[in-house]
Amino acid sequence: MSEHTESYDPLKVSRFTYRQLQGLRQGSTATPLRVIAHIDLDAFYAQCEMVRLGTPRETPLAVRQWDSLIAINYAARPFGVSRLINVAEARKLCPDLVLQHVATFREGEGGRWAYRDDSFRSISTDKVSLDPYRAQSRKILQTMKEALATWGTDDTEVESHNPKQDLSAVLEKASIDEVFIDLSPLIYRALLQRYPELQMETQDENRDAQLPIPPITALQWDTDCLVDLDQHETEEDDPDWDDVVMLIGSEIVRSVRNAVWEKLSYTCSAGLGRNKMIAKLGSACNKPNLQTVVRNRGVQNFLNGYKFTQIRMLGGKLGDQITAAFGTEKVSELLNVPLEHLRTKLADDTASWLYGIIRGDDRTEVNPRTQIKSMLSAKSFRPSINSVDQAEKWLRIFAADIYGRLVEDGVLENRRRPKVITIHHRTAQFRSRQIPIPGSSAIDENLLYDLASTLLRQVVADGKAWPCSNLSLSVSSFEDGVSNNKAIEGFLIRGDQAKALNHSSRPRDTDDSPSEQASTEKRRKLDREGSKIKNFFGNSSHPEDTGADERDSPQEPAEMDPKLSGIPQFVCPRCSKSMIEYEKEEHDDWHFAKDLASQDREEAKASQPPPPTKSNARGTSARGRSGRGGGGRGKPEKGQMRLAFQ
DNA sequence: AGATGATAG
DNA sequence: AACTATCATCT
Repeated sequence: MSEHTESYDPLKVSRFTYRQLQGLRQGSTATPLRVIAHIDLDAFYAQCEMVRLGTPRETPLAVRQWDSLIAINYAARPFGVSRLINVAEARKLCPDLVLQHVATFREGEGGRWAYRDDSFRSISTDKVSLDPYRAQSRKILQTMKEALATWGTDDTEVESHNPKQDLSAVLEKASIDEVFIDLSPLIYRALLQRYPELQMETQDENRDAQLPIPPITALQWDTDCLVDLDQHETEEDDPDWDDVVMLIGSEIVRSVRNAVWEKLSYTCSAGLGRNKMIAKLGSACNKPNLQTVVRNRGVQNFLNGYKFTQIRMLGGKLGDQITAAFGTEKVSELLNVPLEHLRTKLADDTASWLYGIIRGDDRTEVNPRTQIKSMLSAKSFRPSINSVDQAEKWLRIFAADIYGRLVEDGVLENRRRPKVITIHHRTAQFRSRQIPIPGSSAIDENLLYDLASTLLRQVVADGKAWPCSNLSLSVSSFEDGVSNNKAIEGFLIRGDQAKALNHSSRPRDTDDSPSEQASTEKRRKLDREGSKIKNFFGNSSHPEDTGADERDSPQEPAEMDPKLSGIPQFVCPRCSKSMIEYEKEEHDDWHFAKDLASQDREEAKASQPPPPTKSNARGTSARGRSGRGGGGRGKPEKGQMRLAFQ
């Protein structure tokens, strides 16, 4: 441990090099200066209902699905309300608990979901809809993106050193309520602005030279929760750049979280670390509404406290096998097992991956993915169903559900369409059948239904279709039929589909909204972008007047104006970023620069072991019942104790 | 390409 | 306990 220095000593140098600094700009997954954030909405479904219903934060609230609870807000948790108990028990523990049932589709009600007073009694006619939550998720994601895009550009009149380079954060939607963000490019930009001495003088300077030491001796961590340092580290040591980047990262994340709160009234928790694994574990450390920073100097101490089964990919059978093979689930104990020993019990790939991961080494990329890859609509049948007739009723609902989501996710605009439709069906075992979706016709509800129905008949023809305890329909293999040069044709396709949407959907039916639907305000046409969102919920997410409404205004498809609809949209085939025509050239330049940079990256990356290959899990006692017998989380079945690796 | 599993939230 | 989603792996 070095002695505490009160003043900045310009003769000291950093542990880090110019090359490692450059890694930030180039998306290197190996640089120790990388900063990844994981942001997780607090009790997401519960917050959605709190926002929709306007209940105060102190009011305990739970979201119910039939007789179970699927989300419990933080106000309710001190009462002991948890996901493991049922509605009656929850009421007993917390008499003032607000219990809101999820929205549902109902048989024979036009394929529209709604919040219904009696849905908890209607498990046999209703199907859960998560659409309201998906809609909120999209808004939150959008807000985060905007916050990231404007961070550091509003207050200071900045001129970037390389105006062509767009240094923006990569954002990966990990689930409906979680995102990963690679903050490295943004932080790189901020570093150069704040510390001009970091700039390399000339091109041919030695990139492996060490950086100057940061001109600071103490960092202000504000409201962040800091993870304790490793054994041989001390807070008295002067910070190096890996500490500084975390500090900047935490500033950015704070501003993102603040934007989500200010604009949409959602709280979230965040973790910051040098990779996805660390960030993910970190975000769960201090909930709700706090952010946790894991500095490099604290990584091992941080991980030592965990069971490795809590690390991503180790929560299932692989984790069980490892536990069995080495007789421990503690990271701290597995740390004592040398790589060679790991190799004797695990496949080489898996062993190296595991060896690295428990030491905090994870070089998984943050995948710039926002778009959904498949959509599934499913229903479990309490008493099983026994006829094609019954099944087809549900297929109608599934088709309506999926079609609505296709529209809402802007599938029509982006001319993205699924290529495959699959039916899943469970009697004794699970079975599934899939067929291509003909590329010729526009996708509408009826087409989906007809295909589903065909599949169902195939399943039935295969025999042993009844009784059926679970049925679902999914679409997948989305292809983005994008091309900037076909804007006009694209428009025509859109137009057709928009009409199809208008006419083909099932009779817009009899009397309106089943029960308590929020008032309908149907204005607001083509302004989905930066509009102040006053009405968080309700209307804008209801299929009846939603997505479609916000975007394509299906009420008046004939009047669609290609210019107003922002037609000359170009979507980069490489990164799916959408932009308008004149931005394309600059964007291509950016890719070009990035490609050059990736050479560097390859060198650095060479040593990263691949993630565990699932060459295992096979071999022994094939399938068999799901063995739900033994309580506790999935303990390995007898037949599976043997490792398939060796 | 189609069917099935593993994992996770 | 549902219900979604994604990825990998076998055929």
